[in-house]
Amino acid sequence: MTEQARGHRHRPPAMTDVARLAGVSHQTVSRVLNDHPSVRPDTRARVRSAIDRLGYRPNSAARILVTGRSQILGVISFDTTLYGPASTIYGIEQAAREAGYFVSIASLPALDVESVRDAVDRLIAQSVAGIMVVAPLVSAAEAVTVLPAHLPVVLVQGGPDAGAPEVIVDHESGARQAVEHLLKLGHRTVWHVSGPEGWIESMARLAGWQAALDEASARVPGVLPGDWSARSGYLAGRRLAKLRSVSAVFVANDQMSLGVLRALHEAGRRVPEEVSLVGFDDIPEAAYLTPPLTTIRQDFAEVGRRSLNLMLAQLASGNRMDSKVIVPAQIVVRQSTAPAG
Amino acid sequence: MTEQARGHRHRPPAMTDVARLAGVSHQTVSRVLNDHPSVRPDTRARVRSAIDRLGYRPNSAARILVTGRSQILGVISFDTTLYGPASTIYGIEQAAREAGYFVSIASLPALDVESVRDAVDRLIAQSVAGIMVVAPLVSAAEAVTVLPAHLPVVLVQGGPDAGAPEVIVDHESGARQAVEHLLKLGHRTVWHVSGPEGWIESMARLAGWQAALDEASARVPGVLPGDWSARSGYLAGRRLAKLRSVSAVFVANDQMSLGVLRALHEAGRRVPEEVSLVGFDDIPEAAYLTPPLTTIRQDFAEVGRRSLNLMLAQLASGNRMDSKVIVPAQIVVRQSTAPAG
DNA sequence: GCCCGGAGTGTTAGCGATAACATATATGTC
DNA sequence: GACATATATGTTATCGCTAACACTCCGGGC
Repeated sequence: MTEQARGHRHRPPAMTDVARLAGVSHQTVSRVLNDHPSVRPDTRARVRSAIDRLGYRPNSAARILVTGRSQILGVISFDTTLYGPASTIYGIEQAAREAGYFVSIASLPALDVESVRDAVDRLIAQSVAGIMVVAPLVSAAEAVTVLPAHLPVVLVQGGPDAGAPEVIVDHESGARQAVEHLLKLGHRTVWHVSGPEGWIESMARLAGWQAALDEASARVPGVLPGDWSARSGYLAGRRLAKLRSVSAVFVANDQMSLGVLRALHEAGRRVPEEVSLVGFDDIPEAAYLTPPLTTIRQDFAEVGRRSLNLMLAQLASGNRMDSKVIVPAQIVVRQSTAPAG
Repeated sequence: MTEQARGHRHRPPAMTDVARLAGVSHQTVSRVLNDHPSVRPDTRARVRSAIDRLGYRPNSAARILVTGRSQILGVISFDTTLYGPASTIYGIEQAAREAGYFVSIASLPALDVESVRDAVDRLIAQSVAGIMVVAPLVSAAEAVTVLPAHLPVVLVQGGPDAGAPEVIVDHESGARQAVEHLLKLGHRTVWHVSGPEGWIESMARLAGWQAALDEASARVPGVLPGDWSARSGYLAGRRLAKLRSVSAVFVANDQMSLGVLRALHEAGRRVPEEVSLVGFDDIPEAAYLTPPLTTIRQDFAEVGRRSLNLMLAQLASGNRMDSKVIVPAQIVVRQSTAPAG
């Protein structure tokens, strides 16, 4: 049991306490902690043992004050209850822990520039070492313009030409795969239930869908707008069910697909016999829907890890680079798609 | 545009810079920032305007160093990709922002005491003002034993008699409601697909299920263990489908219910005509499953808000209280349950 | 007129770490 | 053996803030 745990002292042990016990100066303790080479092995051992005995933990506030840099990474996010952002942030957090960084979350109460500016300010006041923006919104790209130039940033699912390092999933390619898969099955065209306006993913998936239809010279039907929720998918599904010509639908995420499935089922339109359906994300539930959902898989955790690596690279190099990492999306064919009847 | 934004100086403005511009001492600036009463209104105004003009932001590291307390709350969590924890943390974060606190996340890489201890240590090194444990695991209750006695804690979904303030959902009552609903529909007994071992929610829901059956003198069938995932629900569902006597099932969460639904459908057992199903959580998708799922609603965001309030109360009072907030759970009847045929 | 107390402000001393410089003590070169 | 050169350690200043105390006014009670 450590001294601290015994509770003999009110003040937690500081570096000087360790130094006194080890019979060295506090600076030597500092050197041991920071792996400075010029410390004799036996001195190092003595300091280490004093640290253990006292249960000493460096005071990060003091370190931040003098160095000006913390081991904290700020994460700006919008809605962390959504599966995608939640998984990505989880990936970031895990990779950050391994790299010795903390993650401080700042979620946006609204989607305006003011909120972004406020979140950035709050994080800067915490002396974060860098900021990661996990708000896949067009407006979030503005965060970059609000940031001090020297502060490392990574845009996770950032927009096109955001002017900052970013990690993006190839939504457009994913959407194309969905459409091409459906066209190959003989469907004349593919309808689309989109994500909400302002989201980068919505736009990229929409663009991919449209491009794929154009290339195949297929008719481009009107878009049914959704908001990522199962409920909005259900509403879109009800409209689709009434249109007898609909034989294939590409839905911008799996939750909405679930709602579409429900609506089609209610209307007596069988999937995949009458209507084929492709979702996006491959959430863990997708394989267990009725019928199991053909969808576009993206690896959210990988996005998180890569984003963190990009951040670490910037922190190490000291300057903001302009790289762009693209994470692939891959179709997973299940039973919600079938040849056109 | 502020001085800082113009980038004239390398060092961001400090309190002394503000003081110089306002023609006062840095201490007066400090008084203004901390709303100390004895500052003349005109002095206060002068300081405020200097702060604005310089774009001054107090350095939190310096403040933490001298006060020993930060405006950071540590949140220990296990798997933040699960809907429940993600929503709860979101609720915490939003309430924390409104109260002027930051949230720093420390997720556990594993479920052992070592990980908990490490997470706690990491948060303490950050000088967090308090720790909230959003890891509804029996082992997480041990976090309390690892904590310094003076540090405020809130256990979110903590175990029974954890010896710390906690906010819990009344899982047991929720489970009883599920079982009673099914028994009232004429089912002779109710099967149960449980959550993973070690989770407090699993145990409480299991206990409620068993108690309700006991009270009704109904036979208590063997438990089918799951792990919260749709996949595990599917596997349990396959086993249930083979047992012709099964007419009612209470599943410990909605994701697993989805898997059970899939398995029953595959086996040709109709829900709710042949088998009634009740889930738990009321995730946003529950109402759009086929059939819409009868489930037990709990308000995760409310749990987060209440937890934060409990934390704030402790921070204000200065000592660890021993309150226990219970958030109700309420059955939502949809179409996955029907009278026993 | 004197003393007291409070309002308003300034001065000084830390908080606990790192950085920069200073000081020993070994190591090698000629 | 003298001197430059590493290696290993100590000393001092500093980061930006708050706490504690000191000081100056000013009005009221005697």
